[in-house]
Amino acid sequence: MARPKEFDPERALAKAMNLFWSLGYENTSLEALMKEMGIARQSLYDTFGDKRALYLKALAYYRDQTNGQVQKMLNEIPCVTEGFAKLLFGLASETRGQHQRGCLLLSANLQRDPKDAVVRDLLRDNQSRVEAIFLQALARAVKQEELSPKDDLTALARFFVVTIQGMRAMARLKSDKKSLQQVARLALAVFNCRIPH
Amino acid sequence: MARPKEFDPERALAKAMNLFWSLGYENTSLEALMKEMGIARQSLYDTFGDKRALYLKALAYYRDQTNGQVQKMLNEIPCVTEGFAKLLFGLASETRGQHQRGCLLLSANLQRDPKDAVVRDLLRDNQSRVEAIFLQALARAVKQEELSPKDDLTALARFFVVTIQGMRAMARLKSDKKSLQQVARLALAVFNCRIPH
DNA sequence: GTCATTCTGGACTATAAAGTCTAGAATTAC
DNA sequence: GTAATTCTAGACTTTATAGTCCAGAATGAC
Repeated sequence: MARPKEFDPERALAKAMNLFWSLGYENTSLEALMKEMGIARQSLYDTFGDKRALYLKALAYYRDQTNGQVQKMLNEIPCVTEGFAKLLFGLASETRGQHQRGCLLLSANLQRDPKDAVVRDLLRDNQSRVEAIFLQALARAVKQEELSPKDDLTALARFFVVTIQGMRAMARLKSDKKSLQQVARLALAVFNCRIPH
Repeated sequence: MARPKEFDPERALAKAMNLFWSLGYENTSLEALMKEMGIARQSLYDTFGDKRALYLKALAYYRDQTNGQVQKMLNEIPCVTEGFAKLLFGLASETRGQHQRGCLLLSANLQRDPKDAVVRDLLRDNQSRVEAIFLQALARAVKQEELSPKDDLTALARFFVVTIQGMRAMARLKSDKKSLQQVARLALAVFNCRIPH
């Protein structure tokens, strides 16, 4: 070993992630990344590879961070349906400042070249993970008799994935807290009614 | 007047729109646009201005086309709630081939520079229009006693906007018809239950 | 025919951005 | 001190692509 790194790669990655999140891949220049991350060009290339590699690392980091938080919250909260409520109303409150950025992975999906299989696979994998987290929570809800065993948990999990994506997209356009709360309230109504076939 | 245009500007615009829709703004090169639209560089610049102007025209065209279709369908169908069902299940079926492109305006929102006020305003305006169309349909639903006068129509309209955006985002990632149908079915359940406060 | 306009096709320019390279200073282990 | 590594700072190259320009042919109104 010789001279150690002077910056924390994880913090730098988090900074990069935030910039990609705010601006999108194309609108984020290396110049801006260097400035935001507080490191020079060379360090960036040495540590993370090229811009695309950094972007992929940022996507993975985002995925792990957000999924970790959600999973933790859903595991710890006693009432599962309340957990989902917290999730959705949380989204509705995250409207100020930084948070009207939608979802980094959602953006990544929509701005990616359709032929870009690497990003596509990362995103699909993420969707599976989120669905799995939701499914696990919903299974506990059945066990705790919050939900009926007759409910289609897979469908519910997917419904929430879709709702969250939609809310985040809307939040990026119009950070109107009240509208988002209304939407959250309606979405949560799926817990309280029989689903028609 | 001298020599008239040999191509139909609207058809050309539709072609351009489709390409932007599939690839996104940044991934769509002038080269590709010229080829897809079937016209030469000069004609393109003469008729539409620069790339960005063409893009904005494409966004507006998309908005008018899709909103027109939706409004027409919702006006013509006797049962309004059935109209919404048709809308959502329609999205679920549009998974093959061309249609796994999500929503052009949604993509535009997520890939735009946050400082880009022109696109932002166009998108906000569109959201208002869609909400208005939905609201109008829902008002008719109340008049026809499909819905109760106590229902919060504005909230319902927004809920469907969000759901549709979410479904389209999901469709772009994973064109799984069955999943989308499940989501549609759950979303439509909001018509059949009292909403908690 | 003349004039105005549009067409094609390609050459050309301008620009922005990614990525590479260089040189020298700083830091740590030995 | 020496060797290994990382740092900064900036010059440089490369590449992609948007945008401009030009020449000549085609078309239609008059």
